[in-house]
Amino acid sequence: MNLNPPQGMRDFYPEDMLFRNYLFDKWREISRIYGFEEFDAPIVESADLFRRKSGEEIDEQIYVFKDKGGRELALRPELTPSLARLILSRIKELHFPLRWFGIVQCFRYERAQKGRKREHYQWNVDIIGEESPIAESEVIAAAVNVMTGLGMTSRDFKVRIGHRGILHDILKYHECEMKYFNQICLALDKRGKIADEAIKEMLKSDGLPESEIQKIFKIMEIRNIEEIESIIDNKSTSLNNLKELFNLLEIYNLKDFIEFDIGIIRGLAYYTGIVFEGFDVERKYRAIFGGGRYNNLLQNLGGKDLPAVGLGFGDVVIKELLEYKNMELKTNAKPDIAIAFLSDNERDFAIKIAELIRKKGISTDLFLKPEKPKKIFSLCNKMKKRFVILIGENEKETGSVTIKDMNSGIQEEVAINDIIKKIAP
RNA sequence: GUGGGUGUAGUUCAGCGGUCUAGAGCACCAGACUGUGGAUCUGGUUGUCGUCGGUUCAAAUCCGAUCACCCACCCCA
Repeated sequence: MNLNPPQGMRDFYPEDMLFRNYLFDKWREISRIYGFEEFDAPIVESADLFRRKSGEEIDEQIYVFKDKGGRELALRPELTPSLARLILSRIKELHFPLRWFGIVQCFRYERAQKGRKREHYQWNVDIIGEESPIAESEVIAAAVNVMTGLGMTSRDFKVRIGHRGILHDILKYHECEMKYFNQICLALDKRGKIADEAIKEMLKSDGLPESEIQKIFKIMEIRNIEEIESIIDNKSTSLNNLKELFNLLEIYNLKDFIEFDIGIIRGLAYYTGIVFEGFDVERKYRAIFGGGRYNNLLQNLGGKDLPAVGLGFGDVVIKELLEYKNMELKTNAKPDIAIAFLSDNERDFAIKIAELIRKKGISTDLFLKPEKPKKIFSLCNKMKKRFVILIGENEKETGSVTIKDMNSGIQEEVAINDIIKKIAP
Protein backbone atom coordinates (compact mmCIF):
# COMPACT_ATOMS: atom_id res chain seq x y z
CA MET A 1 0.00 0.00 0.00
CA ASN A 2 1.41 3.32 -1.06
CA LEU A 3 0.98 5.81 1.77
CA ASN A 4 1.86 8.86 -0.26
CA PRO A 5 -0.87 11.22 -1.38
CA PRO A 6 -1.44 11.27 -5.15
CA GLN A 7 1.29 12.94 -7.11
CA GLY A 8 1.68 16.61 -6.34
CA MET A 9 -1.16 16.56 -3.80
CA ARG A 10 -0.55 17.63 -0.26
CA ASP A 11 -1.25 16.36 3.23
CA PHE A 12 -1.72 18.87 5.98
CA TYR A 13 -0.72 17.53 9.37
CA PRO A 14 -1.80 19.57 12.40
CA GLU A 15 1.52 21.39 12.38
CA ASP A 16 0.98 22.27 8.71
CA MET A 17 -2.50 23.54 9.43
CA LEU A 18 -1.00 25.95 11.91
CA PHE A 19 0.75 27.77 9.09
CA ARG A 20 -2.11 27.40 6.66
CA ASN A 21 -4.58 28.95 9.05
CA TYR A 22 -2.13 31.66 9.95
CA LEU A 23 -1.76 32.59 6.28
CA PHE A 24 -5.49 32.34 5.54
CA ASP A 25 -6.23 34.53 8.55
CA LYS A 26 -3.80 37.12 7.23
CA TRP A 27 -5.41 37.03 3.79
CA ARG A 28 -8.89 37.41 5.27
CA GLU A 29 -7.87 40.16 7.62
CA ILE A 30 -6.29 42.26 4.88
CA SER A 31 -9.22 41.59 2.56
CA ARG A 32 -11.58 42.86 5.21
CA ILE A 33 -9.46 45.91 5.97
CA TYR A 34 -9.33 46.76 2.28
CA GLY A 35 -13.05 46.35 1.87
CA PHE A 36 -13.26 43.16 -0.13
CA GLU A 37 -16.12 40.69 0.15
CA GLU A 38 -15.52 36.96 0.18
CA PHE A 39 -17.07 34.62 -2.35
CA ASP A 40 -16.56 31.05 -3.46
CA ALA A 41 -17.63 28.78 -6.29
CA PRO A 42 -17.61 25.04 -6.87
CA ILE A 43 -14.22 23.39 -6.90
CA VAL A 44 -15.59 21.35 -9.79
CA GLU A 45 -16.88 23.20 -12.83
CA SER A 46 -17.89 22.26 -16.33
CA ALA A 47 -14.69 21.63 -18.25
CA ASP A 48 -15.79 24.02 -20.96
CA LEU A 49 -15.68 26.97 -18.60
CA PHE A 50 -11.90 26.66 -18.40
CA ARG A 51 -11.31 25.65 -21.98
CA ARG A 52 -13.11 28.56 -23.48
CA LYS A 53 -10.74 30.99 -21.95
CA SER A 54 -7.30 30.86 -23.45
CA GLY A 55 -7.02 28.45 -26.27
CA GLU A 56 -6.39 24.76 -26.35
CA GLU A 57 -3.06 24.50 -24.60
CA ILE A 58 -4.43 24.84 -21.12
CA ASP A 59 -6.47 21.74 -21.75
CA GLU A 60 -3.62 19.38 -20.93
CA GLN A 61 -3.09 20.99 -17.58
CA ILE A 62 -6.62 20.58 -16.33
CA TYR A 63 -7.86 17.65 -14.31
CA VAL A 64 -10.80 16.54 -16.40
CA PHE A 65 -13.17 13.68 -15.71
CA LYS A 66 -16.64 12.54 -16.61
CA ASP A 67 -19.44 12.32 -14.09
CA LYS A 68 -21.88 9.41 -14.17
CA GLY A 69 -24.08 11.29 -16.58
CA GLY A 70 -21.21 11.65 -19.02
CA ARG A 71 -20.75 15.39 -18.41
CA GLU A 72 -17.21 16.61 -18.67
CA LEU A 73 -16.16 18.24 -15.44
CA ALA A 74 -12.87 19.73 -14.29
CA LEU A 75 -11.12 20.61 -11.06
CA ARG A 76 -10.62 24.34 -11.24
CA PRO A 77 -7.13 25.41 -12.27
CA GLU A 78 -7.93 28.98 -11.24
CA LEU A 79 -10.79 31.02 -9.91
CA THR A 80 -11.22 33.73 -12.51
CA PRO A 81 -13.53 31.85 -14.92
CA SER A 82 -15.84 31.03 -12.03
CA LEU A 83 -15.75 34.65 -10.98
CA ALA A 84 -16.74 35.67 -14.49
CA ARG A 85 -19.59 33.18 -14.41
CA LEU A 86 -20.92 34.48 -11.10
CA ILE A 87 -20.75 38.07 -12.22
CA LEU A 88 -22.33 37.47 -15.58
CA SER A 89 -25.29 35.64 -14.10
CA ARG A 90 -26.10 38.62 -11.89
CA ILE A 91 -24.77 41.33 -14.15
CA LYS A 92 -28.02 43.35 -14.01
CA GLU A 93 -28.32 43.56 -10.25
CA LEU A 94 -24.68 43.93 -9.20
CA HIS A 95 -23.38 47.44 -8.79
CA PHE A 96 -19.86 48.16 -9.87
CA PRO A 97 -17.07 48.47 -9.04
CA LEU A 98 -17.09 45.19 -7.20
CA ARG A 99 -14.41 44.15 -4.76
CA TRP A 100 -14.40 40.43 -4.26
CA PHE A 101 -11.91 37.98 -2.88
CA GLY A 102 -11.64 34.23 -2.45
CA ILE A 103 -9.32 31.75 -0.81
CA VAL A 104 -9.57 28.69 -2.97
CA GLN A 105 -7.94 25.39 -3.74
CA CYS A 106 -6.83 25.01 -7.36
CA PHE A 107 -5.43 22.11 -9.37
CA ARG A 108 -3.11 21.85 -12.32
CA TYR A 109 -2.04 18.61 -13.91
CA GLU A 110 1.69 19.06 -14.42
CA ARG A 111 5.00 17.93 -13.00
CA ALA A 112 5.55 19.26 -9.50
CA GLN A 113 8.68 21.26 -8.74
CA LYS A 114 9.99 23.78 -6.28
CA GLY A 115 7.23 26.22 -5.44
CA ARG A 116 4.75 24.40 -7.62
CA LYS A 117 2.52 21.51 -6.81
CA ARG A 118 -0.43 20.02 -8.56
CA GLU A 119 -2.62 21.44 -5.87
CA HIS A 120 -2.39 24.74 -4.08
CA TYR A 121 -4.39 27.34 -2.25
CA GLN A 122 -4.64 30.77 -3.66
CA TRP A 123 -5.85 34.11 -2.45
CA ASN A 124 -7.70 35.85 -5.26
CA VAL A 125 -8.50 39.54 -5.13
CA ASP A 126 -10.42 41.28 -7.88
CA ILE A 127 -11.82 44.69 -8.59
CA ILE A 128 -14.38 44.53 -11.34
CA GLY A 129 -15.70 47.54 -13.21
CA GLU A 130 -13.03 50.19 -12.72
CA GLU A 131 -10.88 51.62 -15.50
CA SER A 132 -8.57 53.79 -13.44
CA PRO A 133 -5.24 52.49 -12.15
CA ILE A 134 -6.56 53.14 -8.67
CA ALA A 135 -7.95 49.64 -8.97
CA GLU A 136 -4.42 48.32 -9.48
CA SER A 137 -3.08 50.36 -6.61
CA GLU A 138 -5.75 49.07 -4.21
CA VAL A 139 -4.96 45.49 -5.11
CA ILE A 140 -1.20 45.97 -4.93
CA ALA A 141 -1.53 47.75 -1.61
CA ALA A 142 -3.52 44.82 -0.23
CA ALA A 143 -0.85 42.34 -1.38
CA VAL A 144 1.97 44.40 0.10
CA ASN A 145 0.10 44.61 3.37
CA VAL A 146 -0.23 40.87 3.53
CA MET A 147 3.51 40.60 3.03
CA THR A 148 4.32 43.14 5.73
CA GLY A 149 1.74 41.48 7.94
CA LEU A 150 3.76 38.30 7.59
CA GLY A 151 6.83 40.18 8.73
CA MET A 152 8.35 40.97 5.34
CA THR A 153 9.90 44.34 4.62
CA SER A 154 10.93 46.21 1.49
CA ARG A 155 14.35 44.66 1.98
CA ASP A 156 12.80 41.22 1.57
CA PHE A 157 10.57 41.63 -1.47
CA LYS A 158 9.60 43.97 -4.29
CA VAL A 159 6.61 44.36 -6.54
CA ARG A 160 7.76 44.60 -10.12
CA ILE A 161 5.37 46.39 -12.39
CA GLY A 162 5.21 46.33 -16.16
CA HIS A 163 2.78 47.11 -18.89
CA ARG A 164 1.98 45.10 -21.96
CA GLY A 165 0.91 48.14 -23.92
CA ILE A 166 4.11 50.00 -23.23
CA LEU A 167 6.20 47.14 -24.46
CA HIS A 168 4.12 47.27 -27.59
CA ASP A 169 4.65 51.04 -27.95
CA ILE A 170 8.38 50.78 -27.48
CA LEU A 171 8.71 48.05 -30.01
CA LYS A 172 6.70 50.12 -32.42
CA TYR A 173 8.95 53.10 -31.81
CA HIS A 174 11.97 50.95 -32.56
CA GLU A 175 10.21 49.75 -35.66
CA CYS A 176 10.42 46.20 -34.49
CA GLU A 177 8.38 43.79 -36.46
CA MET A 178 5.26 42.93 -34.55
CA LYS A 179 5.10 39.44 -35.86
CA TYR A 180 7.86 38.65 -33.40
CA PHE A 181 5.94 40.00 -30.41
CA ASN A 182 5.47 36.61 -28.78
CA GLN A 183 9.11 35.65 -29.14
CA ILE A 184 10.15 38.98 -27.73
CA CYS A 185 7.93 38.49 -24.71
CA LEU A 186 9.47 35.09 -24.21
CA ALA A 187 12.97 36.55 -24.41
CA LEU A 188 12.15 39.23 -21.84
CA ASP A 189 10.73 36.61 -19.58
CA LYS A 190 13.89 34.54 -19.82
CA ARG A 191 16.20 37.39 -18.99
CA GLY A 192 17.89 36.83 -15.67
CA LYS A 193 17.01 33.17 -15.76
CA ILE A 194 19.33 32.14 -18.55
CA ALA A 195 22.40 33.74 -20.10
CA ASP A 196 21.99 36.56 -22.60
CA GLU A 197 23.87 34.55 -25.18
CA ALA A 198 21.36 31.74 -24.88
CA ILE A 199 18.53 34.21 -25.38
CA LYS A 200 20.21 35.53 -28.51
CA GLU A 201 20.55 32.02 -29.83
CA MET A 202 16.92 31.40 -29.09
CA LEU A 203 15.79 34.49 -30.98
CA LYS A 204 18.08 33.68 -33.85
CA SER A 205 16.63 30.23 -34.23
CA ASP A 206 13.17 31.80 -34.15
CA GLY A 207 14.22 33.62 -37.28
CA LEU A 208 14.81 37.13 -35.97
CA PRO A 209 17.41 39.14 -37.85
CA GLU A 210 20.47 40.37 -35.97
CA SER A 211 19.31 43.98 -36.11
CA GLU A 212 16.06 43.14 -34.36
CA ILE A 213 17.85 41.19 -31.68
CA GLN A 214 20.07 44.15 -30.91
CA LYS A 215 17.07 46.41 -30.56
CA ILE A 216 15.45 43.99 -28.20
CA PHE A 217 18.49 43.84 -25.98
CA LYS A 218 18.55 47.61 -25.87
CA ILE A 219 14.94 47.58 -24.75
CA MET A 220 15.72 45.07 -22.05
CA GLU A 221 18.16 47.54 -20.55
CA ILE A 222 15.38 49.97 -19.73
CA ARG A 223 15.24 50.35 -15.97
CA ASN A 224 12.79 53.12 -15.23
CA ILE A 225 9.85 55.03 -16.56
CA GLU A 226 11.83 58.19 -17.25
CA GLU A 227 13.88 56.32 -19.83
CA ILE A 228 10.73 55.33 -21.61
CA GLU A 229 9.48 58.89 -21.54
CA SER A 230 12.63 59.98 -23.27
CA ILE A 231 12.10 57.34 -25.93
CA ILE A 232 8.44 57.55 -26.77
CA ASP A 233 6.17 60.56 -26.76
CA ASN A 234 3.53 61.41 -24.24
CA LYS A 235 0.69 60.26 -26.35
CA SER A 236 1.08 56.70 -25.17
CA THR A 237 -1.96 56.06 -23.02
CA SER A 238 -0.20 53.03 -21.61
CA LEU A 239 2.66 55.17 -20.39
CA ASN A 240 0.32 57.68 -18.76
CA ASN A 241 -1.50 54.82 -17.17
CA LEU A 242 1.65 53.45 -15.66
CA LYS A 243 2.82 56.86 -14.50
CA GLU A 244 -0.48 57.38 -12.77
CA LEU A 245 -0.15 54.05 -11.00
CA PHE A 246 3.30 54.93 -9.70
CA ASN A 247 1.99 58.29 -8.47
CA LEU A 248 -0.86 56.57 -6.73
CA LEU A 249 1.37 54.00 -5.07
CA GLU A 250 3.48 56.83 -3.73
CA ILE A 251 0.39 58.22 -2.03
CA TYR A 252 -0.12 54.81 -0.44
CA ASN A 253 3.44 55.13 0.84
CA LEU A 254 4.55 52.08 -1.06
CA LYS A 255 7.40 53.63 -2.98
CA ASP A 256 9.99 51.40 -1.32
CA PHE A 257 8.14 48.30 -2.40
CA ILE A 258 7.75 48.93 -6.11
CA GLU A 259 9.94 48.87 -9.18
CA PHE A 260 9.34 49.28 -12.84
CA ASP A 261 10.31 46.18 -14.80
CA ILE A 262 9.79 45.99 -18.50
CA GLY A 263 10.30 42.26 -18.30
CA ILE A 264 7.13 41.50 -16.39
CA ILE A 265 5.00 39.83 -19.00
CA ARG A 266 2.91 37.16 -17.31
CA GLY A 267 1.84 34.28 -19.42
CA LEU A 268 -1.90 34.47 -19.36
CA ALA A 269 -3.28 35.63 -22.63
CA TYR A 270 -5.98 37.69 -21.00
CA TYR A 271 -3.91 40.41 -19.40
CA THR A 272 -4.46 43.63 -21.30
CA GLY A 273 -2.55 46.36 -19.48
CA ILE A 274 -0.60 46.74 -16.29
CA VAL A 275 0.90 43.54 -14.95
CA PHE A 276 2.82 43.01 -11.72
CA GLU A 277 4.57 40.32 -9.74
CA GLY A 278 5.94 40.10 -6.21
CA PHE A 279 9.45 38.69 -5.84
CA ASP A 280 11.86 38.03 -3.03
CA VAL A 281 14.84 40.33 -3.52
CA GLU A 282 17.29 37.45 -3.74
CA ARG A 283 15.28 35.95 -6.58
CA LYS A 284 15.64 32.51 -5.08
CA TYR A 285 11.98 31.81 -5.62
CA ARG A 286 9.48 32.25 -8.35
CA ALA A 287 6.84 34.98 -8.11
CA ILE A 288 5.12 35.11 -4.73
CA PHE A 289 2.05 36.77 -6.16
CA GLY A 290 1.06 38.27 -9.45
CA GLY A 291 -1.72 39.95 -11.26
CA GLY A 292 -2.79 42.71 -13.55
CA ARG A 293 -5.52 44.16 -15.65
CA TYR A 294 -7.74 41.99 -17.79
CA ASN A 295 -10.42 44.01 -19.44
CA ASN A 296 -11.99 41.23 -21.44
CA LEU A 297 -13.07 39.15 -18.48
CA LEU A 298 -16.59 38.46 -19.64
CA GLN A 299 -15.98 38.33 -23.34
CA ASN A 300 -15.37 34.63 -23.38
CA LEU A 301 -18.65 33.94 -21.68
CA GLY A 302 -20.49 36.03 -24.20
CA GLY A 303 -20.78 39.15 -22.10
CA LYS A 304 -19.66 42.69 -22.76
CA ASP A 305 -16.24 43.94 -21.83
CA LEU A 306 -15.84 44.89 -18.25
CA PRO A 307 -12.65 46.43 -16.90
CA ALA A 308 -11.08 44.30 -14.20
CA VAL A 309 -7.96 43.95 -12.11
CA GLY A 310 -6.99 40.73 -10.40
CA LEU A 311 -4.38 39.28 -8.13
CA GLY A 312 -3.40 35.72 -7.31
CA PHE A 313 -1.30 34.88 -4.26
CA GLY A 314 -0.47 31.23 -3.69
CA ASP A 315 0.38 29.50 -0.44
CA VAL A 316 3.34 27.45 -1.68
CA VAL A 317 6.02 29.99 -2.55
CA ILE A 318 5.33 32.25 0.42
CA LYS A 319 5.64 29.26 2.73
CA GLU A 320 9.01 28.34 1.28
CA LEU A 321 10.20 31.91 1.51
CA LEU A 322 9.10 32.33 5.12
CA GLU A 323 10.71 29.03 6.04
CA TYR A 324 13.92 30.14 4.40
CA LYS A 325 13.79 33.35 6.39
CA ASN A 326 12.87 31.46 9.55
CA MET A 327 9.70 33.46 9.90
CA GLU A 328 7.06 30.87 9.32
CA LEU A 329 5.15 30.96 12.56
CA LYS A 330 5.36 31.52 16.27
CA THR A 331 1.93 30.65 17.54
CA ASN A 332 0.94 27.47 19.27
CA ALA A 333 -2.65 26.53 18.77
CA LYS A 334 -2.57 23.53 21.07
CA PRO A 335 -4.66 23.57 24.22
CA ASP A 336 -2.93 25.22 27.15
CA ILE A 337 -4.50 23.12 29.87
CA ALA A 338 -4.42 19.40 30.40
CA ILE A 339 -6.49 17.51 32.94
CA ALA A 340 -5.34 14.11 34.08
CA PHE A 341 -6.49 11.60 36.68
CA LEU A 342 -4.71 8.80 38.43
CA SER A 343 -7.36 6.10 38.55
CA ASP A 344 -10.79 5.32 37.15
CA ASN A 345 -12.34 6.42 40.42
CA GLU A 346 -11.48 10.04 39.64
CA ARG A 347 -12.51 10.00 36.00
CA ASP A 348 -16.00 11.46 36.39
CA PHE A 349 -14.72 14.16 38.70
CA ALA A 350 -12.09 15.07 36.11
CA ILE A 351 -14.73 15.30 33.39
CA LYS A 352 -16.75 17.70 35.52
CA ILE A 353 -13.71 19.88 36.10
CA ALA A 354 -12.88 19.86 32.37
CA GLU A 355 -16.39 20.92 31.44
CA LEU A 356 -16.32 23.63 34.07
CA ILE A 357 -13.21 25.12 32.48
CA ARG A 358 -14.43 24.64 28.92
CA LYS A 359 -17.63 26.52 29.73
CA LYS A 360 -15.36 29.51 30.26
CA GLY A 361 -14.03 29.13 26.73
CA ILE A 362 -10.64 27.86 27.77
CA SER A 363 -9.07 25.21 25.58
CA THR A 364 -8.72 22.08 27.63
CA ASP A 365 -7.27 18.69 26.81
CA LEU A 366 -8.67 15.85 28.93
CA PHE A 367 -6.72 12.63 29.38
CA LEU A 368 -9.03 9.81 28.36
CA LYS A 369 -7.69 7.19 30.72
CA PRO A 370 -5.78 7.14 33.99
CA GLU A 371 -2.00 7.51 33.79
CA LYS A 372 0.90 7.54 36.17
CA PRO A 373 2.09 11.00 37.21
CA LYS A 374 5.43 10.47 35.55
CA LYS A 375 3.79 9.82 32.24
CA ILE A 376 1.32 12.67 32.67
CA PHE A 377 3.98 15.29 33.25
CA SER A 378 6.30 13.89 30.69
CA LEU A 379 3.61 13.97 28.00
CA CYS A 380 2.41 17.40 29.00
CA ASN A 381 5.92 18.68 28.84
CA LYS A 382 6.27 17.39 25.29
CA MET A 383 2.96 18.88 24.31
CA LYS A 384 4.01 22.18 25.83
CA LYS A 385 1.02 22.50 28.12
CA ARG A 386 0.99 25.57 30.27
CA PHE A 387 -0.91 24.07 33.19
CA VAL A 388 -1.54 20.51 34.24
CA ILE A 389 -4.49 19.79 36.47
CA LEU A 390 -3.95 16.57 38.37
CA ILE A 391 -6.73 14.72 40.10
CA GLY A 392 -6.12 11.78 42.39
CA GLU A 393 -7.76 10.26 45.41
CA ASN A 394 -6.73 13.10 47.70
CA GLU A 395 -8.09 15.83 45.46
CA LYS A 396 -11.35 14.06 44.90
CA GLU A 397 -11.90 13.66 48.64
CA THR A 398 -11.23 17.29 49.46
CA GLY A 399 -13.07 18.53 46.35
CA SER A 400 -10.03 20.27 44.96
CA VAL A 401 -7.44 19.83 42.22
CA THR A 402 -3.69 20.07 41.97
CA ILE A 403 -2.53 22.64 39.43
CA LYS A 404 1.02 22.61 38.23
CA ASP A 405 2.50 25.50 36.31
CA MET A 406 4.75 23.77 33.79
CA ASN A 407 6.93 26.80 33.27
CA SER A 408 7.87 27.41 36.87
CA GLY A 409 7.37 23.88 38.11
CA ILE A 410 5.37 25.20 41.05
CA GLN A 411 2.23 23.37 41.97
CA GLU A 412 -0.51 23.87 44.50
CA GLU A 413 -3.82 22.47 45.57
CA VAL A 414 -6.71 24.69 44.50
CA ALA A 415 -10.37 24.60 45.47
CA ILE A 416 -12.80 24.08 42.59
CA ASN A 417 -14.11 27.63 42.77
CA ASP A 418 -10.62 29.05 42.43
CA ILE A 419 -9.50 27.07 39.38
CA ILE A 420 -10.42 29.65 36.77
CA LYS A 421 -8.77 32.40 38.75
CA LYS A 422 -5.61 30.35 38.83
CA ILE A 423 -5.34 29.40 35.18
CA ALA A 424 -6.87 32.46 33.54
CA PRO A 425 -6.13 35.41 35.75
C1' G B 1 5.78 15.64 -22.23
C1' U B 2 11.75 15.94 -21.96
C1' G B 3 16.38 15.55 -19.13
C1' G B 4 19.00 14.71 -14.44
C1' G B 5 19.17 13.11 -9.23
C1' U B 6 17.48 10.20 -5.04
C1' G B 7 14.79 5.86 -2.56
C1' U B 8 18.59 2.13 3.72
C1' A B 9 15.01 2.28 11.23
C1' G B 10 9.63 7.03 13.14
C1' U B 11 13.11 10.82 10.98
C1' U B 12 17.90 12.87 8.92
C1' C B 13 21.48 10.23 6.75
C1' A B 14 26.29 6.85 6.53
C1' G B 15 27.53 2.22 4.15
C1' C B 16 28.24 1.47 -2.66
C1' G B 17 30.75 -6.28 -4.53
C1' G B 18 32.55 -10.78 0.78
C1' U B 19 33.63 -9.05 8.70
C1' C B 20 26.46 -6.23 7.01
C1' U B 21 24.07 -11.38 11.72
C1' A B 22 23.14 -3.41 8.00
C1' G B 23 25.05 1.37 11.28
C1' A B 24 25.06 6.76 13.56
C1' G B 25 22.52 11.33 15.39
C1' C B 26 17.71 12.79 16.68
C1' A B 27 13.08 10.57 18.18
C1' C B 28 10.95 6.50 20.96
C1' C B 29 10.81 2.94 25.38
C1' A B 30 12.93 1.53 30.15
C1' G B 31 15.95 2.67 34.57
C1' A B 32 13.68 -0.87 42.45
C1' C B 33 9.06 1.20 45.28
C1' U B 34 5.73 5.61 46.85
C1' G B 35 1.46 10.70 43.24
C1' U B 36 5.63 14.53 39.41
C1' G B 37 8.12 16.52 33.35
C1' G B 38 12.34 19.19 31.25
C1' A B 39 19.42 18.52 31.64
C1' U B 40 22.99 14.57 32.03
C1' C B 41 23.98 9.41 32.37
C1' U B 42 22.96 3.91 31.55
C1' G B 43 20.49 0.22 28.89
C1' G B 44 16.98 -1.13 24.98
C1' U B 45 13.66 -1.38 20.55
C1' U B 46 12.99 -0.11 15.66
C1' G B 47 14.36 -2.16 9.08
C1' U B 48 11.05 -7.48 3.34
C1' C B 49 18.11 -1.57 2.35
C1' G B 50 11.09 1.27 -2.57
C1' U B 51 9.17 -3.12 -5.65
C1' C B 52 10.02 -7.04 -9.27
C1' G B 53 13.49 -9.53 -12.06
C1' G B 54 18.73 -10.47 -13.77
C1' U B 55 24.29 -11.15 -13.17
C1' U B 56 27.29 -13.67 -9.32
C1' C B 57 29.91 -18.70 -5.13
C1' A B 58 28.17 -14.04 -2.77
C1' A B 59 24.00 -8.18 -3.92
C1' A B 60 21.88 -2.58 0.31
C1' U B 61 26.15 -2.42 -3.01
C1' C B 62 26.45 -4.22 -10.19
C1' C B 63 22.56 -4.42 -14.40
C1' G B 64 17.36 -3.96 -16.21
C1' A B 65 12.41 -2.77 -15.47
C1' U B 66 8.85 -0.52 -12.47
C1' C B 67 6.89 2.78 -8.78
C1' A B 68 7.59 7.04 -5.76
C1' C B 69 9.86 11.59 -4.44
C1' C B 70 13.11 15.84 -5.68
C1' C B 71 15.40 19.27 -9.26
C1' A B 72 15.53 21.55 -13.99
C1' C B 73 13.13 22.29 -18.83
C1' C B 74 8.33 23.09 -21.34
C1' C B 75 4.47 26.05 -19.57
C1' C B 76 2.38 28.88 -15.99
C1' A B 77 -0.47 30.18 -10.74
